[in-house]
Amino acid sequence: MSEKFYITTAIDYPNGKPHMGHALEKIVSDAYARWHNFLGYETYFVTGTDENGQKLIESAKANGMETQAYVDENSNIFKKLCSDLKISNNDFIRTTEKRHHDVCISLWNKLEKKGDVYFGVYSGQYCLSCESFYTETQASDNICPAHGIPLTLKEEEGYFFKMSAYQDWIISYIKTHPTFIVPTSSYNEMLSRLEGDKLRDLPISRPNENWGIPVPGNPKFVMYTWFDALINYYAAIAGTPNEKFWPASMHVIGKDITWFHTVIWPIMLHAADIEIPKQVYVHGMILAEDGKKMSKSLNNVIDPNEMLKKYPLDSFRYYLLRAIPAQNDGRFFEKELIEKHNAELGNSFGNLIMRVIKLYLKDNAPTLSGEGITQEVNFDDNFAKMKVFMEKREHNRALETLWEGVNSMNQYVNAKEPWKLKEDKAALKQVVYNCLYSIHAISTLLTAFLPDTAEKALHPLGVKLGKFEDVKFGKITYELTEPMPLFPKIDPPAAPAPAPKQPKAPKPPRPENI
RNA sequence: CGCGGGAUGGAGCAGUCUGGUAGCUCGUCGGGCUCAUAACCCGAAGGUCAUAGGUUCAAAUCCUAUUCCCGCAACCA
Repeated sequence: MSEKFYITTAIDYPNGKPHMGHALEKIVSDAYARWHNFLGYETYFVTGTDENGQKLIESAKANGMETQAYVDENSNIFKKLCSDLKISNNDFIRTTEKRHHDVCISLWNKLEKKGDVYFGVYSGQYCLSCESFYTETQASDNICPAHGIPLTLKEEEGYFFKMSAYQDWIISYIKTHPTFIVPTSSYNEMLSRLEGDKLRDLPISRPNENWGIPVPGNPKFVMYTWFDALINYYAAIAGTPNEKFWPASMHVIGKDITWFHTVIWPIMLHAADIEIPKQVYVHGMILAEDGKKMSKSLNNVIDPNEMLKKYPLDSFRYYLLRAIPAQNDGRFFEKELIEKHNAELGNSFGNLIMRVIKLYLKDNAPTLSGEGITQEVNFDDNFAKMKVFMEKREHNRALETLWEGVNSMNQYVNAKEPWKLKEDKAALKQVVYNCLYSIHAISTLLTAFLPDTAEKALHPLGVKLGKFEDVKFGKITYELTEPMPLFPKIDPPAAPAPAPKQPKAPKPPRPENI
């Protein structure tokens, strides 16, 4: 029996265009899903859309659409993003689906029966124009931040979740599970908040406006979006053969929703006697070049779809996985994306393939067996280090480790000077076979990160992508064919004051798999 | 004293947990090679690791204080 690995992304609020953070989250999750699959885990990967919010009613109205039609349309945009990014998700759950509703209702019933969901009165400061409540921190002066009018005290009936009863439990759970929240900074933050503040019971219902999941037995109310949204991770597999994947191995989320996933969600599950997910991995924010959060008002938003139009998918994936810190916020520099594409993907890796194969094909038969070849390079250490980094959720360093291998191979080629070995066929074969093996190993280790590249890099070697264990030195015979550039150069953005030069070479064709 | 993150050669970052020659990509300069996508390799210049104290034989790394930048403050990844 192979071990199981169940990974999820946060589900997206289908209220507008996907932004860079959505792309990052999906690509990072995809890398972990593919990595575990690569390692032999039985892997299940779910993403989806969070569609029950009251705000969606208004957004739909503003767009002159029925809520359902609006949500359908927007959910498809996110689905398309997944396929554009070659995300390997097994399922895409929408919280308007019946399977989701059913699980939410049964969970609600269970909690209500237990007394952890109860009916009560919520009172707070309310803005009549916004028609919503504000907390003290949001509006400390009791003035609506949006309308600038005084807030009024309002009481509203509704359902509550008895979270306050589980404060000690969640603290001790987190303390006894040091890798439950990654990275450490998030872990510490949640723990200190939990130890510093008293947990309050949470309002978990809203008046029913014919949108959302009706509260069982009281259709005047629907479940508050965040309450049902969290349940998607469980609902996606509950009651199906895939339920064997529970508890989730890894929830991938952005740091703004850490509290929900590391405090509220585990308490909900614990209260319902369901196993707690093994880990919540919190990725950082992608900031604009100026180090500020991307926002429409600052006009510094970069649209992932625009990037995909301009650059090959794998270059985009590589940049986000390699250059955005795995455990911290990172800035998005288009210039750096181009730089990484040209330098690390093209010059270091792509060119390694070209220089070795073209050299050999010049005046040798294309078949190259490993018989009698001595192994001079190996990637076992790189693989071992990569495993450790991935385990620590430092995928950027895993890739760094792999590129150390790439660089060492270019050094190897320079040191061996195979172009001087035209007469000594045995010596030439010795060097080239070691290089081919290295390309084979590196490409294989790239599977989880750049799936297309991994496959395409192996075409000129005449071998298929497989597991790392299958890349056996000496046992494989390579059938070489003429390689094509994997990463044609991308011109950096035009300099501010370009000197007039000779006409540039025509732009290299983009790889066809974008 | 609400919570948290950041400050490292020209640019962007790693290293800080587990003190001990400051590393990577790009850029600059010099050399080598010529198989290759004008690619590759070697070397050099350039950093008192935000500031001020402290601990230590030894601090980018641990402790204290300060300054500046940023995010969050409960449903925007």
